[in-house]
Amino acid sequence: MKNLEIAGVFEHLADVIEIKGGEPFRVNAYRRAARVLGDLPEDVADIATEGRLTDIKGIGKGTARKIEEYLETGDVSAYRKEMRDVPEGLLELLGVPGLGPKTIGLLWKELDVRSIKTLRRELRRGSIPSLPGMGEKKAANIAAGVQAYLSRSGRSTLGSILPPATALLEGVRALDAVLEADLAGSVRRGRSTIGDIDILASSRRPGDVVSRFTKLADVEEVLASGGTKASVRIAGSVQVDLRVVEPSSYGAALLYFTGSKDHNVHLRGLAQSRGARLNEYGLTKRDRTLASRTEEAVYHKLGLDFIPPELREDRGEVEAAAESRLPELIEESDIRGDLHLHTNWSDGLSSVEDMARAAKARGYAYLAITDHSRSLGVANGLSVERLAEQREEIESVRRRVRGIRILAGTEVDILSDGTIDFPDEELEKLDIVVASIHTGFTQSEDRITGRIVSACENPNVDIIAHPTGGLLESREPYAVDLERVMEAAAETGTALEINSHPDRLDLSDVNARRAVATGVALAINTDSHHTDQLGSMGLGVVTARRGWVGPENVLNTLTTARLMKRLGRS
DNA sequence: GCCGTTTTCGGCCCGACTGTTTTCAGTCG
Repeated sequence: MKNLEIAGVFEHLADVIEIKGGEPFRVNAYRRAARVLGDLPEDVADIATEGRLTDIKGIGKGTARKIEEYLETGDVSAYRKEMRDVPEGLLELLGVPGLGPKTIGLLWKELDVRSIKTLRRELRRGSIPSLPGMGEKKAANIAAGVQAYLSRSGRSTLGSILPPATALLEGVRALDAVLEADLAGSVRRGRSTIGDIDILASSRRPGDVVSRFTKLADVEEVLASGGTKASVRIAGSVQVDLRVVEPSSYGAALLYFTGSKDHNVHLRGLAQSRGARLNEYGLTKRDRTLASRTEEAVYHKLGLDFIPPELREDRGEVEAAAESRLPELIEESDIRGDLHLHTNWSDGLSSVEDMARAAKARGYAYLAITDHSRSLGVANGLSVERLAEQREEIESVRRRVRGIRILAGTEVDILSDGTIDFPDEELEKLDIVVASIHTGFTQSEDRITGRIVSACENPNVDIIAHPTGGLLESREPYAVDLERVMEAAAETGTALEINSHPDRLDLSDVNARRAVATGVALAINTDSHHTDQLGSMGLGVVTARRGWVGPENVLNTLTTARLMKRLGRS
């Protein structure tokens, strides 16, 4: 699937036009096209073949032609033409905080800056302050930006950012001038990776709140601080933005500060078409405020149903809200059990009994013990004999821990040659079988896809775990044709997992949405290796919500009886 | 370059903060 590749070309095209000082609306159009392509749940090549490219909002005739050109030749001549006189390294400079297209264009033309390297040269020479519109402070700012860029650690995972974000939110809520405060931005939308933490607060004395915020113990560096907002850096070099508004505009501000940017732009366009204006202070029409206190009121006055934060990505949610056809999203309370858990029989740290008691304490009706299979030596995978012994232990724990159904299962390896690590007669003895890939990551797309498809076709396999094998910010997924996998899963009734482990969140939001659209059932599991990790279920649920997933799409929302029936065991 | 329950041409989201300026441009979200 070339969607992301082509999106990258348009992103670069937008960058280069921007640096050259081209028409901003053209830049925007290419950026939008890039984003839309990146979010597309279908293979763009298929859409092109069917001549439906211009049906996609944001893709017009010009962009469609360029997409077709790329699919045919692997190149876009317009992009090549724009890049002819532009040094490649110049585009990278857009990643430097505080450095935008205008400044980059200026540095390029006046000082022949063409990369991070030549920029640092000019910073050392001290030639930047003498340029028009520049000064000592700007030069120092750029130098700091270059440092931050070179030492950047990429985005943080949602799971790693939630604890410090929540702690900081509590710190803000504890300030006496603060009336209300909430997390906003991509944290509130539940994106799997986070660039920075956004916090909104309401107060009648915004200036006080801002100045006290910048003095909180967690704050390591103040990047900017004004009368209503501040940016700081906390430990781990995570940036935190605080915005403070009057209580009367809290809803409009929360909406604005939650984003996404594209969602906001869409809403503002909608407001405009109704002769109104939307900003962080409210929805207004001819100086009259129509709504501002709550998000619900703003959506309502725009003629929309309330849109949950997880859906606010401009992926069709505004149109759906206008026609009252937003899906009813799954909630964590819908989850009745966890179907992928490890114990100290393989590479987990907790016992079967501890896991059962912890799951029961969470109010679950069932849990599945699914330790690794024999070939996964590094994880102390179970032999056929030990698997049988484990079933005996599970039987004895069932007698001690009542009120929760303990399923005996396995996370069986789909081996490199495509076979399943346990013979069918062993799998048949189990209540549930989770299958997954842990080896042969570098195989061709065709082979890996074939391995997973054949696992789906095994009638004993109930769930495919972490279907793409990716780790957020650290390991690319293996090459897999998810379209073929989803078709096989739909046909065979095999569920695909949304793995809630903080480093995985696999399937992703977009892929979960594709799965639902293809008629595939999902399972949201934690893959816990310790009782402490059962709580990451919330991350998987948020990811599912971002994928427009409802409770009816998820296996482990079923009652115990229905689940057992569905698994073909009773 | 894209788009259309006001439009096939004329629009295209909006405001805070900073630093360079004597009223604004650039950047960011």
